[in-house]
Amino acid sequence: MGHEPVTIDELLEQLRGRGQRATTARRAVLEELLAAGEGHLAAEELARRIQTRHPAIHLSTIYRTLDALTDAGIISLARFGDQPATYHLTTDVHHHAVCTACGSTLNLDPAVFEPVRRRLLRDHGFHADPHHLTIAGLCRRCSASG
Amino acid sequence: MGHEPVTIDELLEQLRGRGQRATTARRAVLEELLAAGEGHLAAEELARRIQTRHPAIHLSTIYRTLDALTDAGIISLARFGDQPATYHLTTDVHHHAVCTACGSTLNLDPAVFEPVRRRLLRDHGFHADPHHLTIAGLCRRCSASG
DNA sequence: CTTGATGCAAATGGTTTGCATGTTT
DNA sequence: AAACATGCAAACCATTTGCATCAAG
Repeated sequence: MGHEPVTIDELLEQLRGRGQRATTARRAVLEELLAAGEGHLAAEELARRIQTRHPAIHLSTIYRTLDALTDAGIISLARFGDQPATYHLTTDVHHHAVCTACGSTLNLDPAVFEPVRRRLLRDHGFHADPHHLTIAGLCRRCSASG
Repeated sequence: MGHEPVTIDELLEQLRGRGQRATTARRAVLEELLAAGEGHLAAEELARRIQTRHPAIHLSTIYRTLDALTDAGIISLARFGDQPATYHLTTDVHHHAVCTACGSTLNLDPAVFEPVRRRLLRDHGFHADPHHLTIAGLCRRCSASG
């Protein structure tokens, strides 16, 4: 479901296909996102992690890298509430349920949304992007304690 | 005339119930959001419209008002892409499909999401908020021209 | 060697906040 | 009168950008 087998080199190759370059910074960003698995990382957190190994890589470079990778469709942006933008590999297809109380997130089986996706297409001609769906609400724990 | 679903005065009464006050600014914000119908308004746009009638109302007051109304559950926040936060009346229940190319939005029948909502509850104990769902994708026009 | 990528610092833009003052209850 | 709300200006913070330098192809 979620993960197809992808290597960093394959992803960097995609970038080269668009006339862009495979640099240390870009490799590092992809490595961290791959290591994060289903997690979502914001630019600052990504920078913090990367800088333990590559102290020279600047935060602004992370931002530019995230832009480039997003434009290439290699990574996807997910926004939770008014927190900073987070990113994950596009190959990691899933949807998000975010608890508005504690901020925890749940990753959902994409199949659940198939009926919705089909209906959007049929009724409105709208092509839903399969990677960007977010539902807000209360997780089990917070709705119990609230 | 049937039963109006909400009046401004009822909404302001809700605020008073929380120990807060019914002021010109708050009334003006609610008036604009009501007038906007299904539209979503950002703080700046809201300020622009309100200031034609109440030039003294400051943008920072709009922000504080939006916070207060959101905390009271009277209005809801919807974020589209990396554009500024937008708000709409909570009573206006609908979901959003947003075109990532042209920014146009589509309001969707909440019934479409019922199966998803039920499944989230049953499988994950997650109580989905019915007002905050956003799907990204390409609208009919942009997917045709793209 | 050519062009894209980076580091740095400075700018941006939406949003928040401290404080003195005005308004609602 | 007591709290809350507001205007204003300044602070904030995530993100972007101009420019000189560096590195990938």
